[in-house]
Amino acid sequence: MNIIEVSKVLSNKTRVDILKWLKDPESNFPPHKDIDHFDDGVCVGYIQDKAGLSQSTISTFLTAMQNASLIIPTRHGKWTYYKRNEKVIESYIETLGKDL
Amino acid sequence: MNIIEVSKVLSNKTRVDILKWLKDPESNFPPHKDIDHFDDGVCVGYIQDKAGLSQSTISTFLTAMQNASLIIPTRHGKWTYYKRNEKVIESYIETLGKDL
DNA sequence: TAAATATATTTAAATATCTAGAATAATAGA
DNA sequence: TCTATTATTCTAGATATTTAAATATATTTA
Repeated sequence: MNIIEVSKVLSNKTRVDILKWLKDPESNFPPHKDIDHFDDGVCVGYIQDKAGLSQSTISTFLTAMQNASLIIPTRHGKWTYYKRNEKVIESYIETLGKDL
Repeated sequence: MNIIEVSKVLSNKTRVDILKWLKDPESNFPPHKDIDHFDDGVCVGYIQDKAGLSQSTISTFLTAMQNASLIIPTRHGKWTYYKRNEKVIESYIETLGKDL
């Protein structure tokens, strides 16, 4: 877990919003058509619609968040689902509490 | 306390270093010539020397950190001393723990 | 009062990052 | 094969970062 890299992710409102939305997918996204749960998170298209940014920007954001280990991708057929990596999120906050 | 603004400060290694250095000025800076304590923090010149960046960059950094309420300035004669704003730092970490 | 020092601010230039849009690639389903 | 979803690449314009140099301001010292 890299403090600078994670902080960079958190320095953009959309990226923070995405993390928050993924905390409660039931409230923030419509149900998926193929699955009746959000155990692996939310597909990219829904995140893109909700954020209102371009496909390439959202994909870049998600890749950056994944590189920072803040989210975990899972492939479901044609879709890539993203869910939060709670361990890393906790670890970031805990590390700040100790080191900062 | 603004999460995005604070995260932006923390997305740069030098700025994080400055916050860490200010946590223990005795270990990280030489004593000031006019005062024998660090109760109000450390003067800009010492921070600049330690960081090895230009005067205007350090001044800009400190202003951004002050705008984010992460540090508190105190004037002592010709010098401006900066110390950490522990309340805001704690508040940021606490807010992340709740909201993120 | 004048000169020197510490810091802040401004400006210009170089470099880096952000974001969109378009195009293409990769993967999977029909 | 054709289509849908996501990832990647490229270009381009907008914004941010960082430096250097210059100027401004406040304070101390001579």
